[in-house]
Amino acid sequence: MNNPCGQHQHPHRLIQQPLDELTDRLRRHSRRVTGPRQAILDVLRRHQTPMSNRDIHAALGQMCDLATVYRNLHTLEGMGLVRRFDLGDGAARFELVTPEDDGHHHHLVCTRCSLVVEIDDCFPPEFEQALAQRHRFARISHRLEFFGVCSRCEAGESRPGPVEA
Amino acid sequence: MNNPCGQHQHPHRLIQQPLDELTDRLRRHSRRVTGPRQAILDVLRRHQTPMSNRDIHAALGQMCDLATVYRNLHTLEGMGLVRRFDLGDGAARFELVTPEDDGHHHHLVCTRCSLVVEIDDCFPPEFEQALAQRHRFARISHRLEFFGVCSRCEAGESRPGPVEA
DNA sequence: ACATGATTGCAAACAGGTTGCAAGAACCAC
DNA sequence: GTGGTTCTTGCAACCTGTTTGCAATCATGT
Ligand SMILES: [Mn+2]
Ligand SMILES: [Mn+2]
Ligand SMILES: [Zn+2]
Ligand SMILES: [Zn+2]
Repeated sequence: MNNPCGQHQHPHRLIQQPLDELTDRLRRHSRRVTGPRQAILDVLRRHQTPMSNRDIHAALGQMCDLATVYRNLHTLEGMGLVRRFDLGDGAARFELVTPEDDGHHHHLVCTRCSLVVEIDDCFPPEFEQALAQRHRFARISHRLEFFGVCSRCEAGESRPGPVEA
Repeated sequence: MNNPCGQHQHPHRLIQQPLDELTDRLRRHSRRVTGPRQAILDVLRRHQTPMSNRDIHAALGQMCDLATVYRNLHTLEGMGLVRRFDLGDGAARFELVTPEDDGHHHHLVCTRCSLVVEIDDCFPPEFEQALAQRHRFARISHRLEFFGVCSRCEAGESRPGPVEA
């Protein structure tokens, strides 16, 4: 296994982008800088693990309707400002993405307490290329998530709700 | 990348288990051999790619209620007769599993026509082990699916419905 | 300040999936 | 075979995550 991003060794998502930079990106895409949008971006930039629409809406505290959160994340995803992840429970999760980085990475999820650990490693791109060639697929990509039981849960103290394996 | 199952080189899922063997497995788990169950198992054994509840129900043709399909797939999964897969669209898919094999494998999905290709390769288990140790997770496993555009779709003739990337 | 179109709140609609309940089988024992 | 016990099924209601139509509101360029 290697690190797919040769540019830098540190985890991308720990870099906290300034809010202004984010709203600038909105303007550049001729999107309006509204209260909900700033708030959503602000919530996302201070979280390092992916958040669900519900998570974000809760963190916003009655700032806007849940539908607005859904709509905005969809918009932000289309603009490449956030990336969508699927951690196996039915809900989509989102993480902020920096302009230099496409945000491709993986997660290790505790199936008992839903703790999420960020994983930067990935298998070498050659493998994916080989698959693509062998099956004549173009524009190939992948989704990879790990599941297990975190040390705290394994030790006994399960807490919140579980997730599927 | 290697083949995780050193036992045999051929794709597991191409082996078509006899229906009697499957119903025997039901009996051994003290489950009743009902019409819907036999029909579901029979549909699954003649498909090599994962099927959704809806797929199965459709293939059954008014043999039983959709809720019955859901309930049975859940039961069969609990018994280890089928394995659940998540191909990124909102619907769960299932494949028959042989007694010797846990059915762990991956898929390559066309994001345009939803064509599914079975993939037997996987990364070496050492990588997963290392992750587990590094983050002190127990009972670690993973889910990995590939996405791309199949040659036919790339050539132009898109057909049915798309899937997310 | 105004005009205009993007954005929002709200409620209704969807989609996959689950569940309570009464009727209908399997299966086991006679 | 007959009968009973227990598991299954059909049906409809329900649940959760997500989308959408529509009228009201607001951000932005002039
Ligand atoms: Mn992440
Ligand atoms: Mn498969
Ligand atoms: Zn945990
Ligand atoms: Zn295709």
